[in-house]
Amino acid sequence: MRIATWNVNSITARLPRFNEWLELADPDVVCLQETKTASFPSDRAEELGYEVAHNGDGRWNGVAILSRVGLEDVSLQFEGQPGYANDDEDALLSVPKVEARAVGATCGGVRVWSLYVPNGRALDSAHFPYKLEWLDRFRDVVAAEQHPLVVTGDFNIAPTDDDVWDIKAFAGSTHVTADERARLTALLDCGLVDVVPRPQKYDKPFTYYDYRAGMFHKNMGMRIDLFYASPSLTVLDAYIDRDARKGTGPSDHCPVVVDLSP
DNA sequence: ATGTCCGTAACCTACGGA
Repeated sequence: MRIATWNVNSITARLPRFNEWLELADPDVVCLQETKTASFPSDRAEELGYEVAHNGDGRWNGVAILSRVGLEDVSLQFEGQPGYANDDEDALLSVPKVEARAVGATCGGVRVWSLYVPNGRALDSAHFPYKLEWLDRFRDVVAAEQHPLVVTGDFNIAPTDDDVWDIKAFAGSTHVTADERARLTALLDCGLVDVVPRPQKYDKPFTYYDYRAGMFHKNMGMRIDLFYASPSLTVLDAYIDRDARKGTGPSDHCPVVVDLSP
Protein backbone atom coordinates (compact mmCIF):
# COMPACT_ATOMS: atom_id res chain seq x y z
CA MET A 1 0.00 0.00 0.00
CA ARG A 2 1.31 3.43 -0.96
CA ILE A 3 0.42 6.29 1.39
CA ALA A 4 1.48 9.88 0.70
CA THR A 5 1.21 13.10 2.68
CA TRP A 6 1.39 16.62 1.26
CA ASN A 7 0.77 20.10 2.60
CA VAL A 8 -0.51 21.62 -0.65
CA ASN A 9 -0.87 25.26 0.55
CA SER A 10 -4.32 25.62 -1.07
CA ILE A 11 -5.76 22.77 -3.13
CA THR A 12 -7.44 25.39 -5.33
CA ALA A 13 -4.14 27.05 -6.25
CA ARG A 14 -2.43 23.65 -6.55
CA LEU A 15 -5.15 21.78 -8.45
CA PRO A 16 -3.43 21.41 -11.86
CA ARG A 17 -0.21 20.28 -10.21
CA PHE A 18 -2.02 18.13 -7.68
CA ASN A 19 -4.04 16.24 -10.30
CA GLU A 20 -0.89 15.68 -12.37
CA TRP A 21 1.03 14.51 -9.29
CA LEU A 22 -1.80 12.18 -8.24
CA GLU A 23 -1.53 10.17 -11.46
CA LEU A 24 2.26 10.21 -11.43
CA ALA A 25 2.77 9.27 -7.77
CA ASP A 26 -0.06 6.72 -7.93
CA PRO A 27 -0.77 6.55 -4.18
CA ASP A 28 -3.51 4.39 -2.65
CA VAL A 29 -4.07 6.90 0.14
CA VAL A 30 -3.26 10.64 0.18
CA CYS A 31 -3.24 12.81 3.30
CA LEU A 32 -3.47 16.53 2.53
CA GLN A 33 -3.03 19.62 4.67
CA GLU A 34 -3.78 23.32 4.16
CA THR A 35 -6.46 22.73 1.55
CA LYS A 36 -7.70 26.26 2.40
CA THR A 37 -11.19 25.72 1.05
CA ALA A 38 -14.63 24.69 2.27
CA SER A 39 -15.29 22.55 -0.78
CA PHE A 40 -12.69 20.08 -2.06
CA PRO A 41 -12.35 20.01 -5.89
CA SER A 42 -12.49 16.24 -6.18
CA ASP A 43 -13.71 15.68 -9.76
CA ARG A 44 -10.43 14.37 -11.17
CA ALA A 45 -9.59 12.39 -8.03
CA GLU A 46 -12.96 10.66 -8.22
CA GLU A 47 -12.35 9.83 -11.90
CA LEU A 48 -9.15 8.17 -10.76
CA GLY A 49 -11.08 6.08 -8.26
CA TYR A 50 -10.53 7.96 -5.01
CA GLU A 51 -13.06 8.62 -2.30
CA VAL A 52 -12.55 11.86 -0.42
CA ALA A 53 -12.94 12.79 3.24
CA HIS A 54 -12.38 16.53 3.64
CA ASN A 55 -12.45 18.69 6.75
CA GLY A 56 -12.32 22.28 5.53
CA ASP A 57 -14.05 25.42 6.70
CA GLY A 58 -12.76 28.08 4.36
CA ARG A 59 -9.81 30.37 4.33
CA TRP A 60 -7.45 28.66 6.76
CA ASN A 61 -6.28 25.11 7.51
CA GLY A 62 -8.24 22.25 5.94
CA VAL A 63 -7.21 18.58 5.83
CA ALA A 64 -8.25 15.65 3.69
CA ILE A 65 -7.80 11.93 3.15
CA LEU A 66 -8.22 10.50 -0.35
CA SER A 67 -8.35 6.74 -0.67
CA ARG A 68 -8.90 4.21 -3.43
CA VAL A 69 -8.75 1.27 -1.00
CA GLY A 70 -11.81 2.15 1.05
CA LEU A 71 -12.68 5.04 3.31
CA GLU A 72 -14.52 4.09 6.48
CA ASP A 73 -15.19 5.44 9.96
CA VAL A 74 -14.36 9.02 9.03
CA SER A 75 -13.67 11.40 11.95
CA LEU A 76 -13.72 15.11 11.14
CA GLN A 77 -11.95 16.03 14.37
CA PHE A 78 -10.55 14.08 17.28
CA GLU A 79 -12.02 13.40 20.69
CA GLY A 80 -11.08 16.26 23.00
CA GLN A 81 -9.58 18.39 20.23
CA PRO A 82 -8.94 21.83 21.70
CA GLY A 83 -10.15 24.95 19.94
CA TYR A 84 -8.45 28.29 19.68
CA ALA A 85 -10.09 31.41 21.11
CA ASN A 86 -9.37 34.11 18.57
CA ASP A 87 -7.89 37.08 20.44
CA ASP A 88 -9.12 39.53 17.80
CA GLU A 89 -12.53 39.24 19.37
CA ASP A 90 -13.81 40.51 22.65
CA ALA A 91 -12.37 38.03 25.14
CA LEU A 92 -15.69 37.74 26.91
CA LEU A 93 -17.49 36.82 23.72
CA SER A 94 -14.70 34.69 22.29
CA VAL A 95 -15.48 30.99 22.14
CA PRO A 96 -12.69 28.53 21.35
CA LYS A 97 -13.13 27.32 17.80
CA VAL A 98 -12.16 23.76 16.87
CA GLU A 99 -10.15 24.27 13.69
CA ALA A 100 -10.08 22.05 10.59
CA ARG A 101 -6.75 20.43 11.44
CA ALA A 102 -7.48 16.71 11.70
CA VAL A 103 -9.27 14.02 9.75
CA GLY A 104 -9.18 10.30 10.42
CA ALA A 105 -10.37 7.34 8.38
CA THR A 106 -9.82 3.61 7.98
CA CYS A 107 -8.36 2.81 4.55
CA GLY A 108 -7.76 -0.76 3.47
CA GLY A 109 -7.49 -1.95 7.05
CA VAL A 110 -5.13 0.83 8.16
CA ARG A 111 -6.31 3.57 10.51
CA VAL A 112 -5.03 6.87 9.09
CA TRP A 113 -4.90 10.40 10.54
CA SER A 114 -4.03 13.46 8.43
CA LEU A 115 -2.90 16.29 10.71
CA TYR A 116 -2.13 19.95 10.37
CA VAL A 117 -0.63 20.74 13.77
CA PRO A 118 -0.94 24.38 14.89
CA ASN A 119 2.15 26.40 13.92
CA GLY A 120 2.73 27.97 17.34
CA ARG A 121 4.01 31.18 15.73
CA ALA A 122 6.30 32.35 18.57
CA LEU A 123 7.31 31.11 22.02
CA ASP A 124 5.48 34.00 23.70
CA SER A 125 2.34 33.68 21.56
CA ALA A 126 -0.90 32.17 22.84
CA HIS A 127 -0.67 29.95 19.78
CA PHE A 128 2.30 28.13 21.31
CA PRO A 129 0.59 26.64 24.40
CA TYR A 130 -2.35 25.89 22.07
CA LYS A 131 0.01 23.82 19.91
CA LEU A 132 1.30 21.87 22.92
CA GLU A 133 -2.17 21.27 24.34
CA TRP A 134 -3.43 20.19 20.92
CA LEU A 135 -0.66 17.58 20.72
CA ASP A 136 -1.29 16.42 24.29
CA ARG A 137 -4.92 15.77 23.50
CA PHE A 138 -4.10 14.04 20.23
CA ARG A 139 -1.69 11.74 22.09
CA ASP A 140 -4.61 10.53 24.19
CA VAL A 141 -6.44 9.64 20.97
CA VAL A 142 -3.43 7.78 19.58
CA ALA A 143 -3.06 5.83 22.83
CA ALA A 144 -6.60 4.48 22.33
CA GLU A 145 -6.41 3.99 18.55
CA GLN A 146 -6.55 0.70 16.70
CA HIS A 147 -3.53 -0.61 14.84
CA PRO A 148 -2.12 -0.75 12.22
CA LEU A 149 -2.06 3.03 12.44
CA VAL A 150 -0.54 5.83 10.38
CA VAL A 151 -0.37 9.37 11.78
CA THR A 152 1.00 11.76 9.22
CA GLY A 153 0.92 15.37 8.09
CA ASP A 154 2.45 18.75 8.80
CA PHE A 155 3.57 18.58 12.44
CA ASN A 156 5.30 21.97 12.41
CA ILE A 157 8.07 20.38 14.53
CA ALA A 158 11.56 19.34 13.44
CA PRO A 159 12.30 16.15 15.41
CA THR A 160 16.08 16.73 15.73
CA ASP A 161 18.59 19.54 15.20
CA ASP A 162 19.65 17.79 11.97
CA ASP A 163 16.11 18.27 10.65
CA VAL A 164 16.72 21.99 10.02
CA TRP A 165 19.35 23.54 7.77
CA ASP A 166 21.09 25.38 10.63
CA ILE A 167 19.98 24.97 14.21
CA LYS A 168 21.74 28.23 15.15
CA ALA A 169 19.18 30.09 13.03
CA PHE A 170 16.40 28.75 15.26
CA ALA A 171 17.49 30.19 18.60
CA GLY A 172 14.35 31.39 20.38
CA SER A 173 12.08 29.95 17.69
CA THR A 174 9.27 27.46 17.65
CA HIS A 175 9.49 24.12 15.79
CA VAL A 176 12.70 22.96 17.54
CA THR A 177 12.02 23.29 21.28
CA ALA A 178 12.27 20.51 23.86
CA ASP A 179 8.60 21.11 24.72
CA GLU A 180 7.51 20.43 21.14
CA ARG A 181 9.84 17.46 20.67
CA ALA A 182 8.57 15.93 23.92
CA ARG A 183 5.14 15.77 22.26
CA LEU A 184 6.63 13.84 19.33
CA THR A 185 8.30 11.43 21.75
CA ALA A 186 4.96 10.97 23.53
CA LEU A 187 3.35 9.97 20.22
CA LEU A 188 6.16 7.50 19.45
CA ASP A 189 5.76 6.07 22.97
CA CYS A 190 2.23 5.05 21.96
CA GLY A 191 3.88 2.46 19.72
CA LEU A 192 4.68 4.29 16.49
CA VAL A 193 7.84 4.54 14.40
CA ASP A 194 9.16 7.68 12.69
CA VAL A 195 9.45 6.70 9.02
CA VAL A 196 12.26 8.94 7.75
CA PRO A 197 12.06 9.34 3.97
CA ARG A 198 15.10 9.32 1.73
CA PRO A 199 15.90 12.60 0.02
CA GLN A 200 16.07 12.67 -3.79
CA LYS A 201 19.02 15.09 -3.63
CA TYR A 202 21.52 16.19 -0.95
CA ASP A 203 21.79 14.40 2.37
CA LYS A 204 19.02 15.85 4.59
CA PRO A 205 15.41 14.68 4.28
CA PHE A 206 13.85 18.16 4.21
CA THR A 207 10.16 18.41 3.36
CA TYR A 208 9.60 22.18 3.58
CA TYR A 209 11.35 25.20 2.13
CA ASP A 210 10.23 28.80 2.65
CA TYR A 211 9.26 30.47 -0.62
CA ARG A 212 11.49 33.44 0.19
CA ALA A 213 15.17 34.08 -0.31
CA GLY A 214 15.82 31.14 -2.61
CA MET A 215 15.68 28.76 0.33
CA PHE A 216 14.83 25.77 -1.87
CA HIS A 217 17.75 26.28 -4.20
CA LYS A 218 20.13 26.76 -1.26
CA ASN A 219 18.79 23.54 0.31
CA MET A 220 17.80 25.49 3.44
CA GLY A 221 14.83 23.41 4.50
CA MET A 222 13.21 21.62 7.39
CA ARG A 223 11.75 18.17 8.02
CA ILE A 224 8.40 19.01 9.57
CA ASP A 225 6.11 16.76 7.53
CA LEU A 226 6.27 13.48 9.41
CA PHE A 227 5.03 9.94 8.91
CA TYR A 228 4.47 7.90 12.06
CA ALA A 229 3.44 4.28 11.55
CA SER A 230 2.80 1.09 13.50
CA PRO A 231 5.87 -1.17 13.49
CA SER A 232 3.71 -4.00 12.12
CA LEU A 233 3.64 -2.11 8.82
CA THR A 234 6.83 -3.00 6.94
CA VAL A 235 8.33 0.01 5.17
CA LEU A 236 9.38 -0.99 1.65
CA ASP A 237 10.39 2.53 0.60
CA ALA A 238 9.92 6.12 1.72
CA TYR A 239 10.99 9.17 -0.25
CA ILE A 240 10.55 12.92 -0.52
CA ASP A 241 9.13 14.02 -3.85
CA ARG A 242 11.49 16.96 -4.33
CA ASP A 243 10.40 17.41 -7.95
CA ALA A 244 7.00 18.62 -6.71
CA ARG A 245 8.77 21.62 -5.11
CA LYS A 246 10.30 22.68 -8.44
CA GLY A 247 8.94 24.70 -11.35
CA THR A 248 5.96 27.01 -11.60
CA GLY A 249 3.44 27.30 -8.79
CA PRO A 250 4.70 24.70 -6.30
CA SER A 251 3.57 24.29 -2.70
CA ASP A 252 6.23 25.26 -0.17
CA HIS A 253 6.07 21.64 1.09
CA CYS A 254 7.14 18.44 -0.71
CA PRO A 255 5.02 15.30 -0.70
CA VAL A 256 6.31 12.36 1.32
CA VAL A 257 5.54 9.00 -0.27
CA VAL A 258 5.70 5.74 1.70
CA ASP A 259 5.28 2.16 0.49
CA LEU A 260 4.06 -0.16 3.22
CA SER A 261 3.38 -3.87 3.43
CA PRO A 262 0.88 -4.98 6.09
C1' DA B 1 16.23 33.94 5.77
C1' DT B 2 12.33 37.69 5.99
C1' DG B 3 13.94 38.10 -1.03
C1' DT B 4 7.11 34.70 -1.62
C1' DC B 5 2.77 32.98 -1.92
C1' DC B 6 -1.97 32.04 -0.31
C1' DG B 7 -7.05 33.71 0.23
C1' DT B 8 -9.91 37.42 1.40
C1' DA B 9 -12.23 41.82 1.37
C1' DA B 10 -12.60 45.27 -1.18
C1' DC B 11 -11.41 46.94 -4.99
C1' DC B 12 -7.29 47.40 -9.17
C1' DT B 13 -3.97 47.12 -3.23
C1' DA B 14 -3.43 45.89 1.59
C1' DC B 15 -3.51 42.48 4.96
C1' DG B 16 -2.81 38.29 8.09
C1' DG B 17 -0.71 34.01 8.10
C1' DA B 18 2.88 30.82 7.10
